[in-house]
Amino acid sequence: VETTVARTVLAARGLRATPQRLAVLTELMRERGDITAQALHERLREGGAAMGLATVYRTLSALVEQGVIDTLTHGPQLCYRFCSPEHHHHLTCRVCHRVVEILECGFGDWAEAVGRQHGFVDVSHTVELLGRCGNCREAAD
Amino acid sequence: VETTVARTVLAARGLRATPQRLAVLTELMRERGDITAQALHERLREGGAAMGLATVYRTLSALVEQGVIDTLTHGPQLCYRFCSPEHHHHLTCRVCHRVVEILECGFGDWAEAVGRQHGFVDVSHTVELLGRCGNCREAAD
DNA sequence: TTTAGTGCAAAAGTTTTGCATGGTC
DNA sequence: GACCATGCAAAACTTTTGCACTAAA
Repeated sequence: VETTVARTVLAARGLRATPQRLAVLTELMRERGDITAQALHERLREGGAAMGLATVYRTLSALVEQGVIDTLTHGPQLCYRFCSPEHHHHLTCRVCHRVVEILECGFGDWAEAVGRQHGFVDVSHTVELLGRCGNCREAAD
Repeated sequence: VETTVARTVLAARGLRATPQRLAVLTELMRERGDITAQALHERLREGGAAMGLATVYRTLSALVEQGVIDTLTHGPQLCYRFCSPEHHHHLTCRVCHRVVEILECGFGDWAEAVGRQHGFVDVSHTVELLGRCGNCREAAD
């Protein structure tokens, strides 16, 4: 099963492979969109995995800290997503929350230059694209 | 005083000019960075303006809805800022939270194209730049 | 067998809401 | 005078923490 991959990821970051963490991580790897901590917890419980909400939060924090997952922040509450470790941006569907990773990025130099013009250094950038995906376009009234 | 400007802005959006709303708006116009609802409330009370926290929240919601202020979302909690009504991006100092509006933007076409490649339509984009501003660079250890 | 992780329940925070009162247009 | 906005307090949520217990390595 794909639990093996999750196990490897955890081991590589020095995190113990508990059933709860494996459940969180495999669910995030399966998910095509982003998801809140609460929704993830609910889904895992419905799927039969017994785990406390606090554990979900603690696991997500650990995974973010290790760079295994990203946090997305369009709506009012924080969402999480398993992403590639490389620099990338997100294209998210407004309707169904499906996320596509965009690896193409030519903004680094622009960001540096704009920052310099205003006396800023160490300028990092994030780009969020929001649209309506193919499925949701067709599903419209 | 500059209250006049605030009064005009409120009138233009069909919002009644109460003392509380004028206080919120003038404070936001004065602020060089972004600020949370709680911090704004505290500052207004310290400044002698008597107002409830709920009113601050309600006023901020109304102003966001009318496009008078922007919400920024880097940290864990939502921040607000009085911004120009035109399309722009934000360059924020990691340390002191000073914000510079960046009106220059050449991403519209790129965003559309990237969206189209993945079957998305109506693609909007936001760019957030985070860096360290001149003052905070010098203030470093 | 040592150390880290989990569950539960309580706590800490933030934001929203109901309702009587007061102010704006 | 009609209607909107405010204050207060309670409620609804989200996230964090303390502590005894359990499990991974």
